Amino acid sequence: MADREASPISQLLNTLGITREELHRRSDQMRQFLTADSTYSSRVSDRDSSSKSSSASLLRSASLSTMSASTSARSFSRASSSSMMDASPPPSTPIKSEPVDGSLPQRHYDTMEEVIERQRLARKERRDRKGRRDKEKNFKTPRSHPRSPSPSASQSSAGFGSSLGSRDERVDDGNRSNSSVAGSHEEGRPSPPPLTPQQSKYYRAHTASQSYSSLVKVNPKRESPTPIRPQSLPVSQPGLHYYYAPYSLSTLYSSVPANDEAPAAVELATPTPTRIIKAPASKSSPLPPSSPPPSSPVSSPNKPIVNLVSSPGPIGPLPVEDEYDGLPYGLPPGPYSPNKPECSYAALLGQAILSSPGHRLTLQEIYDWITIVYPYFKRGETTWMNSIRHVLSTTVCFRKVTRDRSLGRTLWAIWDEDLECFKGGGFRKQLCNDIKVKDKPNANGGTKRSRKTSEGGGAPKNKKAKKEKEKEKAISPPILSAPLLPLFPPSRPTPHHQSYYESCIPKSLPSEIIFPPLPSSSGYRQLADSKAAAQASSAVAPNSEPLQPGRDDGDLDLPPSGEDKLTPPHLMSSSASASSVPSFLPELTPNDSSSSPPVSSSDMEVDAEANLGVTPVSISGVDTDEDDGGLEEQDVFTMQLKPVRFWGDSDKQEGALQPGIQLKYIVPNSVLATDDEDDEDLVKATKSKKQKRTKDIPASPTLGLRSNPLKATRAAKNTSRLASPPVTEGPSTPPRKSTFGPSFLSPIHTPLSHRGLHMSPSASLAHYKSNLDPPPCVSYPEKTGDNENPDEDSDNDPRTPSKTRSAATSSALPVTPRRLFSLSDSPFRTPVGKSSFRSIYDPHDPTSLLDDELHRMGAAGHGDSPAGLFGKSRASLLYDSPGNAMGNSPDKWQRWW
DNA sequence: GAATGTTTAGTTAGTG
DNA sequence: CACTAACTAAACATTC
Repeated sequence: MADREASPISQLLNTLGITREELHRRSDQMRQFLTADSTYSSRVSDRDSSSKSSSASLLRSASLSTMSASTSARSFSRASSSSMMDASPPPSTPIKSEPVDGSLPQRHYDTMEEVIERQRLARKERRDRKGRRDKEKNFKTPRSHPRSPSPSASQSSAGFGSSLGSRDERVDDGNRSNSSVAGSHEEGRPSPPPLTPQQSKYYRAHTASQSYSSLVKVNPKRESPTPIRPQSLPVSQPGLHYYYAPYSLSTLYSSVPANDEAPAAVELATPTPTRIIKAPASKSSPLPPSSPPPSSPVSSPNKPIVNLVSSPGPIGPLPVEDEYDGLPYGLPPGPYSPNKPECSYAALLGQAILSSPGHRLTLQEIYDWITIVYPYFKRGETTWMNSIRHVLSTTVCFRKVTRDRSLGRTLWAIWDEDLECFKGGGFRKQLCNDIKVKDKPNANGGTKRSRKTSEGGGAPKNKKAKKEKEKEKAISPPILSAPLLPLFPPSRPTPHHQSYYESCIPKSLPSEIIFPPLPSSSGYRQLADSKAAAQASSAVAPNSEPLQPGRDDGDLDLPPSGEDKLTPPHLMSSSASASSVPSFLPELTPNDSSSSPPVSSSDMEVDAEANLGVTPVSISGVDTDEDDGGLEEQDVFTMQLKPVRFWGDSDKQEGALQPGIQLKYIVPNSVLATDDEDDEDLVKATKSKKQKRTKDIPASPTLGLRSNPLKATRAAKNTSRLASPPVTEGPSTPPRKSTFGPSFLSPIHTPLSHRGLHMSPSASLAHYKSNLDPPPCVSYPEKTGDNENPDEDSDNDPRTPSKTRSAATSSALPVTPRRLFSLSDSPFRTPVGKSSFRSIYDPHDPTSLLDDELHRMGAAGHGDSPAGLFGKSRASLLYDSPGNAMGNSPDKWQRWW
């Protein structure tokens, strides 16, 4: 390549009679142009990768040669990066290179023109497609069952796919196609044909009908919530959109790791940037009736971004936030496919919950999220809603967090410990700590009903044991964990939002990994951690980079963080999400293993801009992961925060990455590996209140257990629906326990923490679910150790509100156990109210400290924020920030992601 | 009464 | 064929 680049470029330029400067200029123009027409761009990117590639290649080459990374370069950079990636990864679009070589001379101009034409075509196609889709939708009625796995998936793809045509298509395809290579995981289930009729059986008529109608509008009921997919765009956009989140996540993780396909790495990045907005705690869906939100995300400014080519220049504004204001969760970018997601309900729940900064949402919010992101599900439909509730109730990983009534209904949270279960946007029970535990003890074989099983199996005693263990762990956590763990739990409000990815970060990973990725949120945590981490890191990994300040910085960067402090969580969240790039970084987190492509987190650099959120952010990183199939090389990823793509596809899509934010990170191989640890404990007990159960706690929290391979496989399969079985990840365990980790704050916790003690109305069910565990420990500083019984604890606690029970529950605080910790933190820190939470924080909290710093930094200018970190890498990377639109979308998801 | 949550029962499908 | 996972349905209970 080098050869080409150097000479060819100059040749081309000469031929064209253009100077580099001009070239840049032109590229900028192009970009803008494209940006304007997002759809077009997206399409172009997808489809015409060739064209794009050609243009890009030119630019790229130019940029490379020049090294000038002017903004113009960005787009290119993306391309280039992709190209690079491509090289490694098979799948990546072949196209790129070709164009360049082939038609060099002529094309130059052509490219622009072509692009334009393409745009036109794209638009037309879009329109056409739209029309088709609508029609199709009508026809399609029943969706395949989610479960029915494959079929549905395919369906989506198929349905649209066909129409869409573009390779992007759904993630599924994406996976396959993209990673076509990869397909390994999913391949198993190729995407089947789109809808399976049979399934209809399960689905009620209404479902079908609704689906159709969905486009139109949602349901009567209140929910404004779902605005329905925002855009029809989706349609137009070929593949990309469609599966955003789920796929993306899954894809990313799963595919990546498994496959070597380098692309995966890229994908990771993509995780969606969700924007998080924070909503108040309100129960009801925050969504405005108008529900711009949905659309906005996608459609709005950014969407276009999607691709490519153009990068985004300056997209600037983040309109989004406004639109979404109030949303307590982040939404993945991109158009939302109306097709039924392949993911299981549990996966959807995980995506939804993890999209929130605090990793917790009310049922209502969950519904909203789902309806927005997966227009397939309409409000008012009983089936899926019932199923959702069912899953929430029966799945151990979904912890019920009771809170003051005044605050609203209970929150459903995912603890950090369980993040692994949701890696990749999918859901794997096996990874659930509780389940793991169970398995060991009872050997129940993780069953579905975790809860039940748990109940049955677990003995209450375990709780104590667990707690103790937890304590112990906290005390002597492995180094590994330390860094990763988020120290501070984000309260709900917290913006960080590190996606669960962050949380997922392998403990083992040295700080490096940790770093930047965790954006803001992480930042906090990390800060806290950082200290510890530093130690750890030093100890642990020499890896690539020692904890450099830089990294840390990165963490710190978290622009948002500053915000956090200042702003109320919600605000923060939104802003944060949006603005803070970092937040999304987390997603990147690689998990361990291979799979998690996300890896990323590690050395990522984030553009200052990105951090700011304002401008497009690009983050670039290089991944060295093993994941990729052992790519020893470093892979460069770009992540877009916002852009549409989902998570998944990215691979090929460079385009996908494109824009928004590109992240590059490098992850040392070494880093990736992690072990698990699971431990965790917690247990939840289910409670059935009255009846049966006592809650059981899994006996041994011990770590090791993780899923059995067998199970894993199965799980993978099962989960597959999601698409990707994240499998590999095993290693990455979430931080949970990290030593420090214990940070209390895991997002999860937060809520509870906020609440502090009070909360729980009924101790029973909710209580257990939510509390089960550790929380108690955490909650009380002193007690932390003790509380075996939450209830008791509560009683003991003076603090506890009057209600004994409730108190107990409160004690139970959902917080993840790990947090415990310590020392530092006062349990209290958690904010009470969403809004207020901050106030509550302890001064001592690292979080606070971080915030302050962030603030300062922010004030100064994001620019650098973390910058330091990135600066270096970036340069090396060549990336420019894309400016893409999304710039901000900080969120990311977390995720999802 | 509606929204939530919890449970139980039954179906389908994949896997060993 | 047995298991298990994922879903669907529905009955019940609780809360607002």
